[in-house]
Amino acid sequence: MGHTCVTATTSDEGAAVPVTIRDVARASGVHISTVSRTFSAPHLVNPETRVRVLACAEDLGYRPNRAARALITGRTHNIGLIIADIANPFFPPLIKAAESQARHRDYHVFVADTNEDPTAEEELVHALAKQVDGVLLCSPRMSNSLIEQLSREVPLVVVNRQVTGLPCVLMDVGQGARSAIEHLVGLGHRGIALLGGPRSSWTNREMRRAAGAAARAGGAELTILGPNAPTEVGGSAVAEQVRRSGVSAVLAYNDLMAIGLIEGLDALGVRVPQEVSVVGVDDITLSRLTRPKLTTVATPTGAAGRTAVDMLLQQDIESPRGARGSGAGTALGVRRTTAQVMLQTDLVIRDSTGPGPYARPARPLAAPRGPGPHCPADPGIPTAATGDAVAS
Amino acid sequence: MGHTCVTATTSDEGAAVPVTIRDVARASGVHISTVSRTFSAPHLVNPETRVRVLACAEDLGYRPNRAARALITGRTHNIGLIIADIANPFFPPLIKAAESQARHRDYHVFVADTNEDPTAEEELVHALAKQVDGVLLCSPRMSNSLIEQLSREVPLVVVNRQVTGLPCVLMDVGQGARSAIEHLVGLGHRGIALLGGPRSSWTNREMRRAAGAAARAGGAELTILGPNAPTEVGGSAVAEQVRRSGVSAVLAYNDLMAIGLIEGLDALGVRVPQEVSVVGVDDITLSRLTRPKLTTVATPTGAAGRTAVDMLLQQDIESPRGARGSGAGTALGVRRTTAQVMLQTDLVIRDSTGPGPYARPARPLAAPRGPGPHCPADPGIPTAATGDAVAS
DNA sequence: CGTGGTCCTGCAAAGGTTTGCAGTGAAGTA
DNA sequence: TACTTCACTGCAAACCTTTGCAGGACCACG
Repeated sequence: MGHTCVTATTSDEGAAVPVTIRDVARASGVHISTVSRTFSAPHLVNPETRVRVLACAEDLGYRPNRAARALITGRTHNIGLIIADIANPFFPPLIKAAESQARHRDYHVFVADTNEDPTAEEELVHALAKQVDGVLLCSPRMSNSLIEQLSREVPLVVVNRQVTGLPCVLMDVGQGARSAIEHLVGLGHRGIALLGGPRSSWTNREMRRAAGAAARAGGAELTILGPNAPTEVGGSAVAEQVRRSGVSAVLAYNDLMAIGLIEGLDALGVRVPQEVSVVGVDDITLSRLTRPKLTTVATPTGAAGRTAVDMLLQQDIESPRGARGSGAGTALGVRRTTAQVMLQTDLVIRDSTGPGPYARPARPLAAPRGPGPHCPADPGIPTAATGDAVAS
Repeated sequence: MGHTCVTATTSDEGAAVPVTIRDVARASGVHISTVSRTFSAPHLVNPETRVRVLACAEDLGYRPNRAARALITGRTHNIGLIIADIANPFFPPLIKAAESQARHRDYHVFVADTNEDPTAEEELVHALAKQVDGVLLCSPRMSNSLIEQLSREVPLVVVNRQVTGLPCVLMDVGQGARSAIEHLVGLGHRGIALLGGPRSSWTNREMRRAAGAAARAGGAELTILGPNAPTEVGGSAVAEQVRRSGVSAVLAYNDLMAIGLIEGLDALGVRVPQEVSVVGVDDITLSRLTRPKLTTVATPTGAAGRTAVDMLLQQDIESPRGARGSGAGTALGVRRTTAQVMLQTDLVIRDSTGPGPYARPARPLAAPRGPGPHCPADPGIPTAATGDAVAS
């Protein structure tokens, strides 16, 4: 990690003269309010004046100070996006989808990474609170009660966590886990391990619940290993434990762990899927690139990002904070409609799962291929604010 | 992607009473300035008063409005981080390093993704300008002149691009490319292709230059293929072209492309490294997980993030924008010291490179293993602001 | 010529905070 | 006692913008 300083110079150009609305007003010989209107309500100002002001602004390189504007309008046109671990490939598609959706509504997205640290999460919400119009909390690690408390400070939408009273975007990992277990049982596995993720993860709890039930129903025994760090090293670290446990199949909390586990098993000389089958969750792009290609539960990450932004903007537009008529203010009587949306998941069968010890030898390849067993019809996209529950 | 709306309720709690410094002042029976001081200069207020104010603030759930504070102090304690493509695993380590470094200095980092779009880059700089104290521009795709122009709006540090007059953090990809080519030549390859990256990438130009020179010096012929998208699909898309070109080795713009290429070649029945050797650049974690494991030029991503933050904060602290004594202001006469730091790279040899057609059969395994041929001693970390060029 | 209307612009307050300056009371000193 | 010093607190301006209100110019109509 050596490094070399190539050049170092000192210069005095470019030290940012902050040009304000007042400078533009002076330059174009009008009042500041006219300048302001030129930008925020152009139809209210004489076309002639407008072009003059615009020219001066251009000349001086004027840019409205968004912080000052936000102070008075109460809207920043920014969205905060708090992410547990930006290095997890699960998130980028979500981030990109959220960004593109936000851009269409003329919003910018600021992403912050918490390193799976609940304290950092809380601090970031505070830091973002007054600089954004709302925050998307993705896979939070803090407590529900803290989330509820923070939601009084800034509009919140929660992704991958169920918090009553708050708008949530959830992925049906319960169904995903069920499909995965059923797939494994169908392949002839009876001893199955579940590699748990972070203790405070909603997804983790949901998976345990559903996987346990599915295993019981299928006559298999489910061993729970964990909690673990939801990363490759978290996965490879339990390889030895998996081998000792004697199971023939594993469902991992996410793809990263699954891939790490496969690596770890490989190092121990355990072959996948011949000796142990492995299923992940998320269907990150990486899952198609490793060998063997990973069987996994695909989660609709992009849709989650889009939906979350929609929900945030919807609730946000209804109740602009910092309403002009202050005093006792709009506090009471503002009704907020909070919807919870559940997104479906799909089992994607690739090469990391194979027949288990109880497979019927006649047709070992008759295992269900293609999308998972449960594929209810798409009920269409209900707008989050309608308030009507859509059955399916 | 079907989804289901589980619940939808409306409630009236929690609609955020914005509690201001004035409320706290009223509650604790002091002037707002005292409340302000309680937070920003505690030693100036009577301990008794202080605890009372703090208690009231706690009670009411008061949080200083950072936007308002920034308006007057001119400092937000935020750093913007603009990234070409957040889905590229090259960036997360950089982001994390920048974040942790920033956190130590009591700064927050807001990340924004541009999707490799120069227009989005510019817009984001504007959007961030007044909400952060400085911006890290990582692998920018816009023109140098535009970058210089934007740097008058907000302090900028550029990563992976050389812009005269601006602080830059560079990785010595030139040396990396040279090492890679020498490695390939040493293995007996004489027909080598370079998979180019984005046209406007500084790294790309640097690699072409250095790789060309190294190939000439080694008596090999370098074919340039590109530009291409710096992603897996960008890499797999040129697999056919690579095969037709008849080269026996390829140096790719980055690991993602290298991995994609290997995938693509695999699909065409071309084996790596038996028929074609492939080298990437970046050493993303993924490179260790694919089969074959990727030979690649490791770039010091974390160090880059840390260094960039240091340089930004250093230049930033010297000249706090929005200085109180306004008027004609501090504009002229402020000297800014701009350093350019070059970080070294290392060739990491793994399994995607092997002997080429001109290999001496006697000792095909005598190829240089371990760190690349050029490893100058680490000159230590020069502080970016010393202004003294450090030779090496 | 008076009235009403439209269009444009200026005035000033507001938003939440920081901070230089001045004022208060008490303690310390001569 | 009178004067200085000190610790603390209040006052008000400032940061940059938006926006309700009102005033002025101009036109058309009766």
